[in-house]
Amino acid sequence: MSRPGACRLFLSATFGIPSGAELSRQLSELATPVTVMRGETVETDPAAASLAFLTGGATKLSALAARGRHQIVAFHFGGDIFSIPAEGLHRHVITGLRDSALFLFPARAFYDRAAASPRIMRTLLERSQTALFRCRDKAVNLGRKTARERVAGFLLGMAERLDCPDDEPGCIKLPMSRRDVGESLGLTIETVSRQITELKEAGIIDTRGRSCIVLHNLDQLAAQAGNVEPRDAMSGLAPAAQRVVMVH
Amino acid sequence: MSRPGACRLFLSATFGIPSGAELSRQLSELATPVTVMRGETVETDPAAASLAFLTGGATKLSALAARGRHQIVAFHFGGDIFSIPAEGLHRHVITGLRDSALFLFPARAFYDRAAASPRIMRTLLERSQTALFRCRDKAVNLGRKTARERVAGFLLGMAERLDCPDDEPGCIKLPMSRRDVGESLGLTIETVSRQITELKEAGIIDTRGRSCIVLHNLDQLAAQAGNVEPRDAMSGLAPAAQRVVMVH
DNA sequence: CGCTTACATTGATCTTTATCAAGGCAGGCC
DNA sequence: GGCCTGCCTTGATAAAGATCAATGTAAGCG
Repeated sequence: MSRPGACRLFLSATFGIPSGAELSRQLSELATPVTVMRGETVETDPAAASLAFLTGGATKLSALAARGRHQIVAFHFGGDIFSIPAEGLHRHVITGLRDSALFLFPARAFYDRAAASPRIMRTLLERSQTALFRCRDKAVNLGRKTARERVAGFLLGMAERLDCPDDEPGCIKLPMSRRDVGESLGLTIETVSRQITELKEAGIIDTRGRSCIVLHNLDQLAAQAGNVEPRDAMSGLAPAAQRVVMVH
Repeated sequence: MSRPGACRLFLSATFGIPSGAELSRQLSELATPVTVMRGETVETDPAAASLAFLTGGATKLSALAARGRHQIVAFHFGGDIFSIPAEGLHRHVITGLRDSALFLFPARAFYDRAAASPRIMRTLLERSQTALFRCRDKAVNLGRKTARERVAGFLLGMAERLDCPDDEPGCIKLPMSRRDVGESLGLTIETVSRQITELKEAGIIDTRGRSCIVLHNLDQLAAQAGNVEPRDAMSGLAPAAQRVVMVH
């Protein structure tokens, strides 16, 4: 199939617009198809935000700070739509965890044309909000959690997004290296490794080879993640909300 | 002026829809007006995401983790639109830094009705992206920056969003306490205080009373913030992008 | 105007995680 | 199948920031 054809198919599957529609043609005109091989890094136009549609594979989006420091800001898998910030405080680059294929769009132009379709705008808005909520959880993890909590939370999050391929229940195959996990969690590779070892010694997880992790007990793992406790347990605890405003 | 009238005026000013329009009426029907006094905390419906329009004042949005830990996820000032996540991994609450007024909407219903207006959807999408980009910068700060860098970056960011009221150039009046700064930066109040003292001793900033800070030298402050270095300096440095894909 | 109180600063010590340095092991390749 | 390379694990030490404790000070109020 031709590249533009593939793009229109993806647009159709994601937004539900017929791939023969004029809008589909207009949008696919803006697409730059890119393949990113495993380990290969790609940078988009630094002057303007880009929109990326990942059709297949897995990628990481990282931000670069001074002194060569990297912070992975998000992982993406096939079907994901995500935006890449224009040059702000940090440069952002995309790197393939596996061989991946994506379409890149200039965000502004895409929005200009997509504005005609409430359905597309709605989808984009919802995906953007999901990314924002994920990023806020990440901020809590990075700002307030211990190494143990971060690693446990990471494994739980990946278990949700990745499906365990074989018959073994609770087994996930991490597509990223320990280094990537560390760069996502604001930890060093050594600290990640030590935490995994300790979780293994506690019988909560197990490892199969280098990249497979078996989650024996999701409840115990969640208890290690340090997320907020159930509502009623909070009542007398923190100086939380003095008032609950029910919207709707 | 009546409350619904105020809401429609705000909708008009923000989205450019005439305040007499039917859509304006429909949207303002969904609004719950709330005033949050300084220090008062409000929680929205935990079952669904909310949309907040801050008409005046200043608020913080914080996430709660286990063991009473708080992470401030964003500060908001008059005119800001922001969304409050539904119950996910962490509870989110709004607290007034000053006496503040806002309108709360059930996000889903708001989007359903706003979908009719490309202009509103476009604005919402853009604000959401801005929030996301800010949050990503925050993630880099929390995950990869030293205390010094975080504090310097915070002051720069606030200098951009706050206007210095009096004639003194570079003077900003922080509406939040040291505790809030710490909870935003993932640091303790003591560490924040020490960093401010050191920046003061270096002659880069000065303090006027408890809440006013004079930024003498923005360049020096930016140098302390550890953001990404200028493009050309990077060329031989990090294993950054091997390929630059120019979109558009 | 002085008292009061909450907030901010400063100092001493401790904990966590980073850093530095060796090994060990899995998986790819000849 | 054995070698080889790169990734992972483990150990020892160091540094950054947290914690604990005390003092200082700005701003609000009687």
